[in-house]
Amino acid sequence: MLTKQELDEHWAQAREIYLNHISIDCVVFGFHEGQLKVLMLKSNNEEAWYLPGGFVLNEEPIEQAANRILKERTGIDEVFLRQFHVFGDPNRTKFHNEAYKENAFFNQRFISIGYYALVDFVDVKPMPDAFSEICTWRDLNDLPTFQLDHEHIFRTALDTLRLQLNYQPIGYNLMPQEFTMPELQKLYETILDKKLDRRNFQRRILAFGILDKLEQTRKGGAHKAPYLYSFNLENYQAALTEGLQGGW
Amino acid sequence: MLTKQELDEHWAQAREIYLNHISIDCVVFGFHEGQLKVLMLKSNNEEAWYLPGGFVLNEEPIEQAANRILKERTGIDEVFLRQFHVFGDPNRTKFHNEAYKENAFFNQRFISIGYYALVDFVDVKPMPDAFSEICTWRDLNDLPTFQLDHEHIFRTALDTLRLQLNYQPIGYNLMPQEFTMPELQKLYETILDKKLDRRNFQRRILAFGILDKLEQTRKGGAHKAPYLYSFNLENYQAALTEGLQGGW
DNA sequence: TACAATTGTGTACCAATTACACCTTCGTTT
DNA sequence: AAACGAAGGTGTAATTGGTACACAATTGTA
Repeated sequence: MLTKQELDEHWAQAREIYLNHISIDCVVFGFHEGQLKVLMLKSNNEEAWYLPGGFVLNEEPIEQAANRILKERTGIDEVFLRQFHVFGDPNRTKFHNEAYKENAFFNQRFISIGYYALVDFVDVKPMPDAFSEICTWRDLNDLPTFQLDHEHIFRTALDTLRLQLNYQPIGYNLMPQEFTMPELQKLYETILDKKLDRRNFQRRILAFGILDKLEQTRKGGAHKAPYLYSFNLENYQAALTEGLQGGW
Repeated sequence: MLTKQELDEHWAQAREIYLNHISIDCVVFGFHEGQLKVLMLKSNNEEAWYLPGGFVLNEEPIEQAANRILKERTGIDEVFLRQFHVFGDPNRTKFHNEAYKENAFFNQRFISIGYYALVDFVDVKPMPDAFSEICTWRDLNDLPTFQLDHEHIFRTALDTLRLQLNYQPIGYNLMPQEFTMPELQKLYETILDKKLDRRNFQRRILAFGILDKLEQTRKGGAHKAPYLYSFNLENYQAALTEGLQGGW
C-alpha cells in the first residue's frame, strides 16, 4: 500500500512512465451461486462505479499491461483475457478530466482498449485502487451507476461474450475444477439470459468432447445427485483455437 | 499535393496536432475480376509495401480518423469500416523508427488500431501518401513483402473477415449494384479460399432474404445467361445488426 | 444445327436440432 | 421405513438444415 505522498509522486511521474493518451479497461466476469458477476470499483469522490483499468508502461506490450492491471485488482494471473474493442471518442473522459483536473496526468484525452476476462470467482481477492474505497463483485442483475462510458464498455463486453459463446468454448475459466451439468447449464443460461433445454444442452455440450465425466456425484441436494464433470484441457484448447463450428 | 517544405513543416508539427503513440492501419479489401485485392503502398525508400495508415487528430474520434485516412488513400467515404484488433507490441515499429529517425514524430512507440474496410473496387482512386510512390491494389495471391508487422495486421484482418462471414452478410460493399449468383459465389469462395457447391450456395444465400432477384439476365457470356440480383438494403441492414444465425 | 459450357432447379440422404416422456435417485416427510 | 417431491439421467420421434448429387434449359459458337 502506498502512502498519499508516494501516490502523488507516482502520478506526478505518470506522464513519463506511462504512454500518454492510452488506457486499458477490463471487464472481469465471474460466476458464483448461479449469478454472473462483474468486478467493479466505487469511486472515492462520487456515487459512481467504474471498471478496473490502468495504463501502459512505456515499453510494455499491451497484453502484458492488461494482465498486470488485472493482477493488481484481483491477485490472479494467467487468466482468459481478450481485447474486444477500442473506445476512442474524444468526449469519453470529459467528466473524468474535470473531476481529476488537479492530477496532471488525467488532464488529457484517453483512448481506452477494452479487455474482458473470464475468471474463477473464488480465486479473486478484490483490491481497491488509488481512487476507490471499494472493489467488489457486482451482480449483473443489480448493476450500479457507471462512471464515464463504462456502462457502454461493459455492455459491449457482454455482447462480445455472448457472440463468442457460439464459436468458442467457455466455462473453463468461469467454473470450478469440478462441476455438474446443471451448474454449467446455468452459466450458459446466465450469460445468454435465456432458458435452455436440459437434455439438449447436455447432448450438445458433450458432443463438443471438451468434458470428462467423473465417477463421483455431488451429494447434498435434496434430490438425485448429479454427476461431476471437469474440462478436458487438451480438447478444450483445441476447440479454443479451432472454433466450435463453422458456417460455410 | 504538398511540397517537400510543407511536408516537413507538417511533420514538425505532428506531435502537436496528432495524438502521440496512436496510429491507425487500414486493411482495404476490394474484389475485381474474381480476385480479392488489398490496397497497399510501396515505400519510397525500400522494397517493402505497407497498409494505408495514419494518425488521430487531437479532438478526432477514432472512427472518424479511420474514415479520413481511408478517404485520403481511396477518395471514397461512407464505406464498411470496422475495427478488428489493436497491435501493441513495443517492438512493432522498431525498424520503422530507425528508417524515419530524422522525423521526430516517428521516433516514438505506436500502438496501432487495425481497421478493415470492404469497398467497391471500381470506386477507388488509389492515392499515394507522403512516403510512397505507389498506391495500388495487390492480389491476395500475389502479395509483396510487407513492412513492419503489416503482414500480421493483414493476416488478422483476413481471419476476422472469414469469421464475420459466418454471422454477418457481406457483399454489399464489395459487389457492384447488380451481379449474378455465380459472381457472388466467387466472392465467397475467394474470401474463404474454398470451393462451394453452386446449388447449395444459392439456396442458402437466398434463404437469408437479403437478395432481390431482378428481371434481367446478364448476356454476353458464351453460355446460359444468369439472372441479375441486387441486395435488398432493408433486409441486409437488419441481417447486419441481427446476425445471420445464432448458436444457442 | 449440333455442341460445349454454364445456369436454373429439384430431390434423396444424412446430420443436427427440437420437442418431448419416462425412469432413477436423493433427502425429506410422515 | 415407506411414501413423496424435486431434480437428474437417458432416450426417441419429428422437424429442420446441410450435403451430395442429376437433369433440363439456355447461351454463343463451331
